[in-house]
Amino acid sequence: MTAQLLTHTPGQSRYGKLALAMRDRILQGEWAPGEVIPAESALAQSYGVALGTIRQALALLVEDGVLQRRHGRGTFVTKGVDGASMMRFFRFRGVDDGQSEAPESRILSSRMRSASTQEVNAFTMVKGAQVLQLERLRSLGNDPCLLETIVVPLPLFGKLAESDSDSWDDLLYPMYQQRCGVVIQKTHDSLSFSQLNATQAKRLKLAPAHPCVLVERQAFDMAGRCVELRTTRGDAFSFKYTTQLQ
Amino acid sequence: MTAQLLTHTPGQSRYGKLALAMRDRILQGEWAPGEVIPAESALAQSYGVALGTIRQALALLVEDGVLQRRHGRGTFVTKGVDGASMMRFFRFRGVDDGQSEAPESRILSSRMRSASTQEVNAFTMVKGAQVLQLERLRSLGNDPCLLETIVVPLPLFGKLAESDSDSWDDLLYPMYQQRCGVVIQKTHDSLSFSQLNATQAKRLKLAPAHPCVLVERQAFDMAGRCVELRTTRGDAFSFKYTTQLQ
DNA sequence: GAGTGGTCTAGACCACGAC
DNA sequence: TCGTGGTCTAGACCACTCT
Repeated sequence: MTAQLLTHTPGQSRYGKLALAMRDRILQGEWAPGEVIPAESALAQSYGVALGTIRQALALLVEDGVLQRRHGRGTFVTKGVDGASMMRFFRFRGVDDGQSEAPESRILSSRMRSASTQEVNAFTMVKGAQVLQLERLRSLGNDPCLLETIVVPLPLFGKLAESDSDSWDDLLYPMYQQRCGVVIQKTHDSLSFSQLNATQAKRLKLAPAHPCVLVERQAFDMAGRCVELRTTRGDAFSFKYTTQLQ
Repeated sequence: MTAQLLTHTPGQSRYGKLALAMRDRILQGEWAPGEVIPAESALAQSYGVALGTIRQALALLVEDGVLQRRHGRGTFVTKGVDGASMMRFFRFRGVDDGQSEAPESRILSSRMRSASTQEVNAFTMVKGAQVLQLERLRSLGNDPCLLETIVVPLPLFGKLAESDSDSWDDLLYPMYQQRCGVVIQKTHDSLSFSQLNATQAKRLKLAPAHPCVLVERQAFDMAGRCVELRTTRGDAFSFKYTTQLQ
């Protein structure tokens, strides 16, 4: 394999191949999330390449978010995104006031059902496979602010379906990792505008047809598979998001 | 100066100082937007450093968006953002249908006035300085879709205040560069939701109090100075924005 | 073919963090 | 004090672009 990495292949750099090889070692679990990987010098020696080449390979994985480097300490496998908080799209009362920033979380319902066509495609499942669907309400103090519908594929998240939702953590992604071994690595969020229906409005303590922001998220694990679909609704007038170009 | 770059200064790498030095040459106009800069080897020789060190310095400026590298051709000073189109926040009819994607632009009004406190701060002007304020309507076909209020500081944009707005281009940023020598390098956009007032609604052919997206933009030149404040309003139901985390 | 940036090597020394 | 990543050097050769 090492020999393979050293042969010249047009259109593919050596450090590119090294990055893929090291990525595999992470996906295979040889290097686990949160752990250190061998030192640059050790990697260079074991792969039989120069230090600079290993550094370029590591740089790719760092840019990819798979690795993190800490001067004097070592190179670590990323633990995955924590909250990837939906709160970043909003500005609710109390958040900026330096008050308690931790939103509470309440599971309203939890049920198993057959996957829709969209879900079958997103999760690359077979037709008729099962998913777990959750309804969750997030609140700041006594004010409900976000209403979420969360769908995860079922063989993978079986541990969650079995357990009591009262024992769940407020942050789902770290819990996915602990209970199901799923590390959330990336998310894609699509934002649009809509209006609340009657039941949604009631849960958010707003009027029916109140304007809301709709966040449709796909969350991906380290292998790049989509492992969660989430729909979040919040008061449009609390929406605040900033972005910069270039 | 070159000697200065070679002395060891704790807390500042040599390539960092080189990057600042080269950035200055761009800001001073020695290397103009769109032009090639000297080859890596020439730079390394003239600064008296190794090739790898120059490459690290260039990498910083590339990451910063000031330079662009093209294999086999050379390293170029960025021309600046073109449209930085507000359309990226929306999904209007006709845009996805593969029809004409170029929105038309019409200046509704143009006037000079004293800067507000907010504008004085943003533009770092003296109190009572003058600004140019424009109202602009962007349309797709016959459908008005975005209403903009644009404010620029006046000594700098004097050429614009003098000329007839009928002769203006649809894209403002390239025109800023041609007529006023201002290159837009970065933008900060802040998104929120609001409702249209009567006159805004009339111009967008929507009902008063219709929900709208509010985009508040600050645009910066290559030196990092804020040189434009822009407020854009569009139909909330046409809002569509995607982002990814990690 | 000449000139550019891209890849790679094999060293050296520095700065940071933990023991 | 030791091991880590960060900086820097002085070369070599490859791949792309233009003429």
